[in-house]
Amino acid sequence: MASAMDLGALYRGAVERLLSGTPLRAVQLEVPDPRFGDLAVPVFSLAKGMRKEPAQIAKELAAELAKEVGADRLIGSVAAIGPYINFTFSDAKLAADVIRTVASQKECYGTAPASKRKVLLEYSAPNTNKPQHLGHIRNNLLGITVARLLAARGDTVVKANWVNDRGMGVAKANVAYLKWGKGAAPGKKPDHYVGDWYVRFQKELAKDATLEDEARANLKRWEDGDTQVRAVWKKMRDWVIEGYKETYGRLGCSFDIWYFESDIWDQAKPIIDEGLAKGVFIKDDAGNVVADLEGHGLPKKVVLRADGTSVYATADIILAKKKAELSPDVSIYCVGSEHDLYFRQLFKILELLGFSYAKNCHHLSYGLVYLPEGKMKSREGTVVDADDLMDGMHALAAEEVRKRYDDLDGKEVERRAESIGLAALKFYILKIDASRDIHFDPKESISFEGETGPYVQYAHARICSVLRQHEEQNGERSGAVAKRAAKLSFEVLAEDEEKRLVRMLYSYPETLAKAALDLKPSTLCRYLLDLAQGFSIFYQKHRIVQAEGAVRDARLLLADSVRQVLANGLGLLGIDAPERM
RNA sequence: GAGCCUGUAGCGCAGCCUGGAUAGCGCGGCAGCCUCCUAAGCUGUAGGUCGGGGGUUCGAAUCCCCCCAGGCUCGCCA
Repeated sequence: MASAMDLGALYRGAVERLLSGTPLRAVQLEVPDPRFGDLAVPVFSLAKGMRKEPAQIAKELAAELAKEVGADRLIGSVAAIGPYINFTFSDAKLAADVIRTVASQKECYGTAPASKRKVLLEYSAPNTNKPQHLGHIRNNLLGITVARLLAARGDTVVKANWVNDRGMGVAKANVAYLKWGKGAAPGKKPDHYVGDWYVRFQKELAKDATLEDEARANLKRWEDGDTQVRAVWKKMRDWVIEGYKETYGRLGCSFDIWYFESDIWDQAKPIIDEGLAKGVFIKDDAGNVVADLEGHGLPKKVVLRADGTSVYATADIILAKKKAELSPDVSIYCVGSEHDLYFRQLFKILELLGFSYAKNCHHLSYGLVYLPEGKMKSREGTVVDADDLMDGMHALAAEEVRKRYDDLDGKEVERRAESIGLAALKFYILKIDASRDIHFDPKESISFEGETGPYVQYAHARICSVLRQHEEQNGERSGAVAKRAAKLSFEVLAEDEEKRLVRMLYSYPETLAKAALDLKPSTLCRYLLDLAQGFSIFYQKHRIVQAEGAVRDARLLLADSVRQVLANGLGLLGIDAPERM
C-alpha cells in the first residue's frame, strides 16, 4: 500500500505521465476549484504556437487523453472546460487509498519520516521579575506549535528557553522584597508573588527616585558575587520558574534546554576580542564596542558598553556560541516583530563572526497584542495576565458546558471546561497569521462558536459519539468494521459530501508539510476548520449508523478517518480532542 | 527622514511567496431546521471599486513602481 506521503505524489504522477505525450508536459499542474476536478492544466501557453483558440486546444487534447483514463485507474476522467483540461480522480480508488492509509497509519498519518536536519528553536524568553501575560501566550503557543509542526515533518527539534534572569527588572523586584518582604514566603502562585514586589517597587519609585540607585547598587553587588544578594536573587528566580512551569504546563509548552542569562552574562570577553581581532567590531570614540554594519545596509550596533557592561546583543552573541555547541543546521528565534531590525543585525554579526549556521538563522516574528487600552505595558499594569486569562477561559467554558448539560457532575464539568476553554484560547491565537497584530478584547474576542477550537473539537466529539452509537446499537466494535475494509468497495461513497471529505483527508499531508515549511500554524488551523465543516455538512445531510450494509460500513470508516485526522491536527496545535463534549 | 509589517463585506480573518476559470470563511443582520447518529451544529439570504493610481501580462487580490492610512523600529531598553 502507498504510504500517506506518497498518495499526493502517486496521483500527481499519474497525471504527469498522461501529459508526457502532449505539448503540455512542461506545464505546472494546478489544484482547481473542486467543482472542475482534482488537478488542472491551462492551455493558454500553447495558443500562440498552435494558432488555435485555447478552448479548441483543450478540447482536442482532452479527447486524446480520455482514452487513457477510467474508473479503475487513479485518474477517473478528463474533461475540457473552456481553456482548461481538468482531471478527476477515480472516486472509489481515491477513497479506498485514503481511508486505508489513514486507518493503517493512524496518528502518524500526515507526518514525514525523520530527516537529518536539526533545528534549534528558541521561544518564550521571559524576564524573571513578573508573571507572563498575553503577549507571552502568543509567543509560547507559536513557538511550541512550530516546534511540533517541524518535528512532525521529520526535523529533530531542540526547544530552548532563554531566560533573562538578571538585570534591572530583576534587581527591582529583589530590592522591594529585601526592603519590605522580610523574608516572607509566597502565599500565592510564586511568579505572581515576585511580580507583586516588582509592581510595589515601581509604585514606590514614583514617590522616591533614589530607589533607582538602590536597584542599580543591588545589580552591582549581584555582579560582584555578593552572597546575600545572590541568595535572595536565587530564591526569587526559582519561585518565578516554579510558577512558569505551571503556566507552561497548561499551555502545553516544554523545553529541551534552558539557557540562563545569569550563567553566561560575564563570558563576553573572548568572543568580543575575537570580533575585534577579525575587524567585525570596532571601538568608537567613547570606547563602546560597535559592529559597523553600514556596509551591509544595516545600522551600527553597540555590542558592549565602554564601561565593559553588556547590552542585550552581548548576551545574544554569547548565547549563539553556546547554541553552536549543539551543531544546529537551523536556528529559529521566536520573538516579537518589534525586534525585526535587531535580528537582522544579530544574524549579520553572527555571519561575520563565522558561525556555521548563521545563514540558516530565522526570526520567527509575530505581531503585537493590543488591548482596547492600547499596547500592553507591565509597568503600567495594562496587561492581561496569562494565568488569569486561562482561568477566565476555563470559567467561561464551564458556563457553556452547564448551559448545555445540567446533569453532569462537577468534576466532569471542570474537566471539559479546561479542555474547551484552552482550545478556544489556543485556536484563537494560532489561527491568525503571525505577521498580523492582534487586537484583543477580553469581552468579545473569544467565542465558542463559529471558527473556533471548540468547533473543531465538537466535530471530533460527534464522530466519537457516532462510533459509540454503532457499537451500542449494532454490537460491533469499530475494529470489526475496519477488518471488513479490505474487501469493501468504496464506490458506495457516491455523495458529493463524501467525495469532498475524502479529498480533504487526502490533502492533509500536503497541508501539514506546507504549514511546517512556512512555519505557519494558521495554515493547519484553517485546514481543520474546513475539515470539521466538511464533516458537519455531511453529518447533517446523511445518516451513518442508520445507513445499511456497505454504505454504513464505508461511512463509518470515512467518519473514523476524519476523526483520526482531526485528532492528529488538534494534537499538533496542543489542543485536546475530546470524545464527549 | 529611512527601513520593515499591515490594509480584502458592518466587524474579525483566509487567499498573495509559486498570477489563471463567477474573490472564500466566521461573527453580526434577516428567514428557516431538533418525533432522525450531540443545535458548541446545519440551510437559505443580503453584504466586496481586494486602500488609491500607474505598469507588466492573453490574464493581477496575487508580480513591479508611486502615493495614502495604521503599527513597529532606527548604535549603550529587553
